[in-house]
Amino acid sequence: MERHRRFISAQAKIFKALGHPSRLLMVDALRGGEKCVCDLQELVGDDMSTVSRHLAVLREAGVVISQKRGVNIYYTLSLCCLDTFLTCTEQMIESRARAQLDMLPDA
Amino acid sequence: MERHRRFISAQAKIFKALGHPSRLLMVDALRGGEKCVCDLQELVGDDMSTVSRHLAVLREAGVVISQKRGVNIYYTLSLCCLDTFLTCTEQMIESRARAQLDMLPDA
DNA sequence: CCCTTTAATTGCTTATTTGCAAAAAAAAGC
DNA sequence: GCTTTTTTTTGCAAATAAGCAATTAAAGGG
Repeated sequence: MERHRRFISAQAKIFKALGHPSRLLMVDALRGGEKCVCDLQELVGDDMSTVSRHLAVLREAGVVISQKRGVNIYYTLSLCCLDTFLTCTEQMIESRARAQLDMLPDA
Repeated sequence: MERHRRFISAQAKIFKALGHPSRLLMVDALRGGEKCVCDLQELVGDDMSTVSRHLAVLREAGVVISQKRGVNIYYTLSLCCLDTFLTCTEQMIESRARAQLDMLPDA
């Protein structure tokens, strides 16, 4: 029972890490393969310190792993099962948007 | 491009909703079928107003739907693809816990 | 060695979230 | 029409998260 709660907490930590637009954008980009921090920084457009902190959150949740090579640090997705879920939620959001147009956050 | 960002934001909202232990615990319970608010309140043990607010977050993210029947309001999971992902992250967390015992939050 | 580049950390401010308590809604039963 | 039961909403106070700027770290390249 208590064991279950700890599992739930660890899982919640993963969800929480993914629950921020900038972080999810980076994670989504990593589906296409590893990227260095500079790439990710360019992608989200935030201050480098902000990006770095977001990456730390993802790292601590176990969503990504980092690896230093040469001058850069490369990030890779380490959450194998994410791809299916992301594809699925994408489709779901799309179909909901069709059903009721106010589902998508307004532009 | 901008369309993509909006998708990401909508997805992030789902993740964010799932990114809290109490909310995830309730969602996990709903995998076994619908539950009334009172059941969920007993499950998480928080104040009823707190539970209600958590449920509102899940509702607004489109994770659950509610339905009034008789005296109670019943909540149902409306995020079809969640089950596979939860099972997968469970297994992942378990294997990580075996690999390095400090992965799980300490008891 | 110093200098440059890349990334992480720290300090600090602002914004958001959480959670309880109290009040308001909504519906059912008497 | 009250009263009771179930759930939501509102009003705060405390805890967390976000984001920029400045500093520190690490690792190559002259």
